Amino acid sequence: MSAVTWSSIATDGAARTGWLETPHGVVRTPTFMPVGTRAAVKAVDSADLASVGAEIVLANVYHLMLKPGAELVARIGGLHEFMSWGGPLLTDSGGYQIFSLDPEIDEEGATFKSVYDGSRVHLSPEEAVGVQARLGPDIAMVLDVCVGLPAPVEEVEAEMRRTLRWAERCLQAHQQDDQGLFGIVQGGVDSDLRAESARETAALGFAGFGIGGLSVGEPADQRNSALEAAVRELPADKPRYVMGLGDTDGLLDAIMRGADMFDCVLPTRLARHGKALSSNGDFNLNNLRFEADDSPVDSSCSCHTCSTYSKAYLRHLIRMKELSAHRLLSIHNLHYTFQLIAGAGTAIEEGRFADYVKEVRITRAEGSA
RNA sequence: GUGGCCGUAGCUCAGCCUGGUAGAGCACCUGGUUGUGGUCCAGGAUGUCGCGGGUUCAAGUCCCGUCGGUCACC
Repeated sequence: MSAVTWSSIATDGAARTGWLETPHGVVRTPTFMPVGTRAAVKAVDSADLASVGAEIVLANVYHLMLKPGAELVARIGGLHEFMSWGGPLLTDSGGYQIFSLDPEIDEEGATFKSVYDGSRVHLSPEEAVGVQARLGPDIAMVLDVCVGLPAPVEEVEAEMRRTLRWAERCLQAHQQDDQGLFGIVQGGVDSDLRAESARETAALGFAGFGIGGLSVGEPADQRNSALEAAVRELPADKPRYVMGLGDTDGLLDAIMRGADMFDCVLPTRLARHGKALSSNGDFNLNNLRFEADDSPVDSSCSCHTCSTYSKAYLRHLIRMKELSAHRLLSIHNLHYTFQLIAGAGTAIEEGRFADYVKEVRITRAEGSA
């Protein structure tokens, strides 16, 4: 019996809703995981996360192994204790940093430059598993190689194969029976490579599957077909996690194709830059037209920010670079994202997911027109 | 009163010596950001060059006057 399991509640076409069971609690899927790279979701705290509807939070191996270090977190009692988050946690392995920080990669592992002092840091598949054993999240990810798109198909194929070899090594090294390990599907936007990667990764037998290497510059239709190709080869009774995806259209597209879990910096990063997500279409609160707008960011939103503050006030906070602007807009953007996802779950259960998607898109388009 | 310095974009200023399509930074107005470096990038709008006169083909720039600010000295 794996530490992490998933069971279906209902399906509607390819879309599905279910329960993800972890050592630290049960999560309703589809779900969104706010990104707390350094054991902190920027600008908000664990009480804020609970208030916006977060059930599972993400943190990052590469960043935490540098500061404060996995040993220190372990000594304090693990990541849950350290960050005072009692619910489920997932840690990303550092695979994305292989993509974004341009390290040297060989078959053994990757060598990065520390973002803190420039020193060389080594990370192998086994080390990534070891760090995650000490951090103690409910779900650990294998170390994968994510390729930026567009890229030559030879490169995409080579790194997909390397990811498979590394996945086997991660599985070998993984000893934690109180922690689920997820494999990661790669293969760019090539359907054959995606299918092969999914099939081979599934055959290794993980508790769940990340679908990585998407939302890295490819058009939406290519992303969607790559996702379909991967999902076709993945077991129906295991969770599917589309890594790094978090815009409204992308989430709906992916849920429609059978994805269960997501994470993305977008809601919180946009918040720090003054951009608001809204059921009536997203907008930039910096815009002059909100200078004297005394209405809330989203009149149909029940979050702390929308029930307390006006657009005019939030715009003022943003322009004055008040720190509270980051928190208040992050709370709203996260709440918006959870509302969207929860609405999708309910719609799937009631067998009206297609109508839900249509409704969300029409309301957003009309509002921004 | 005398002498020096200053007056150019909303702000701080460069350009003046050596005349040749008025500039920078910030601010302002937009857009971008997807397994996070609270950034960064891209685009845009903005002028009575204090005012008046003179020289010149041509003056923000040179000359004369004048107004305002500022400092020093009487």
